[in-house]
Formats: sequence, C-alpha cells, structure tokens
Amino acid sequence: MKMHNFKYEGSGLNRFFGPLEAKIMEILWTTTAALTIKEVQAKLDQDKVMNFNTVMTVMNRLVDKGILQKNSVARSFMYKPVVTRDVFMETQSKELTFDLIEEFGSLAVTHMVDALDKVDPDLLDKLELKIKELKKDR
Amino acid sequence: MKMHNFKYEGSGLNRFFGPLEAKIMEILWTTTAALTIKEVQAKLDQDKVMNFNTVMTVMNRLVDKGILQKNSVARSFMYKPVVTRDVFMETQSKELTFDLIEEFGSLAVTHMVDALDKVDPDLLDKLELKIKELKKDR
DNA sequence: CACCCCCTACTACAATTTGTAGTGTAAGGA
DNA sequence: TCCTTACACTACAAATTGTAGTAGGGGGTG
Repeated sequence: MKMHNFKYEGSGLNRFFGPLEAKIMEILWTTTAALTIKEVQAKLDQDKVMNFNTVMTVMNRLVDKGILQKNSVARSFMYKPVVTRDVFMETQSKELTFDLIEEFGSLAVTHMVDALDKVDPDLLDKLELKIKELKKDR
Repeated sequence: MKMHNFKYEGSGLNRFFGPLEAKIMEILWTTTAALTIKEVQAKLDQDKVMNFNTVMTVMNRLVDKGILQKNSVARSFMYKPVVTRDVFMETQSKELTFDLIEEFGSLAVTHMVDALDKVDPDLLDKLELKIKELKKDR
C-alpha cells in the first residue's frame, strides 16, 4: 500500500490519487460502513452517471494496490479502505516530512518557518513547544 | 518548468526526474560549461554507451519542459540548465514544504520534530533559532 | 564539384499509470 | 428454464519516460 508520488498540483486526496480514485476514496472514507460498487457509483453521481464497469475497474485496482479490501457478502463484494483516513494521512505526513528533511536538510528548515508563518502562525508556537518538550526529555 | 511529482522512492534528482533524466541533469549541473549532446553522452557512459538519439530525445524533452535551454553554437547545440542546481533545490524545497504544511498542518509539525531529531538533531537548534528570530521581528 | 559524414529533426514503439467501457460468465430468482 | 445482476476479463486512449531507427541538411574532403 506504498504510495509512489506526492503531486504538486491539486489538494487533499488528489495529491496521492488520480481524480476518479480520489473521489472514490473520499466516498469510502466518508462512509463508515463498507460499500458495494453500486453504492459507490450512486454516490459518485454528479452531473453524469459513471459507468459501473469503470467504477469497478478503478476500485479493483485500488484493491490490487492494497488500498482497499473487498469482502464477499451475499452476491456482491463490499469494499472499504484498509486503513482509516487518519492513519493514511498520518502515514503520508510522516513519510513525506521525513523524506523532505532527508532530501533538503537545513534548506527545508528555513522554508518550514516561512511556510508555517504564512499558513498558520499558531503552528509556530506549537512547533516551538514540541521542540522544547523533546529537549526536556533528555 | 513546474515539477509535477515528488517521488517517495529514490533520492536526490531521482525524486523529480526519471532515471535517465536524473543522470543527465546530474551531469549538466556538475559541469559549469554548457555541453553538447555528445559530451553528455560521453559522460553518461558507465558499462554500456547510450545511444546518441536516446540522449538527444531526453535532452530535448527537458528543453520542452523548460528545464534545459539550448543554444546554437557552430554546428551543434550547447545545453545547460535554465536554473542552477541550488536554485532548483531551493524552489522544490520551498514548494514542497509549503504544500506539506498546507496539506497536513499540525500533523506535519509533529513529524518535523521527529524527523529532524532522527536525521540531524543540530537542525532542531537551527529551527528553534529561526522561530525566535521571526518572532523577535514583530 | 561530388560525395560523405556528422548532427539534428522527426517518427515510432514499449512499459506504466489512470480513466473509460465492452463483452463474457456464473449464480440466483421468477 | 430463462433472465437479471454482479463480477471477471479484455481492451483502448492519453500521458510519461526510455529507447532507437530513419531522414535531411550543411559543411568539409578528395
């Protein structure tokens, strides 16, 4: 279930998935219960109904990639994500942050401060606190 | 010259380019002067010589993407990166750090501390300093 | 002057990823 | 028994990247 890319474009799940994949994951992560293909197809519907086979193909590819799991129930399959959205985000954040620092080192440090300040200055305080905490424990 | 992906796999330029592209950029960024295709081809040579046309195709695609520029000199073209490696890295670092924080917010903050601590604890001090500096200026 | 060589341009094909969709098949209900 | 339904299998298009063949033009050489 290893991701391969973090896309510069888009936002949210679109950073990790193709557009249709992202919509499907959005639906599955928004719903608590597992869903059938038909249910996902129904929830997808915006302007035009997606072809059933299209939805099925994409969902089964997500199963192949280890992102979804399917369970046979009666005559259909029920699909649901292998991990929760929170766990997914947590994993990606950890992986990417680590890679970023590994790759850019002190360059990234500079940009972090700028970015935090711009996106949400409160996070700067939070970061400062975290650093202090870590240092205290030694 | 917008990049599209940051790859989880690989390291250095391989995070941004295909394997051959990365080798070519590595060569062009390592050499101060602009180079001809033939020169790049010669420097590429490890075990087997790359086909001249292959090198040319990839280099011209990099030109199309705005990553390389070519200048007609005598009967050949000289290729060189549009921006220095430092500028490239700077840009990517800024963009990615920003996106990361935008996407993950406080989640990323936590992971930053962990990652910095693991990769290079000195960077934690540097980060702390940077935060203090920024706050002082207000 | 004719010809050849070198370098470039153009074209093409394979593998991978993602979206899209048709056809075939099996199983259960009417 | 036959039809509906859901799934499996197959296929194709566009984009990306690596790979390479063929064609063409321009200048040097015999």
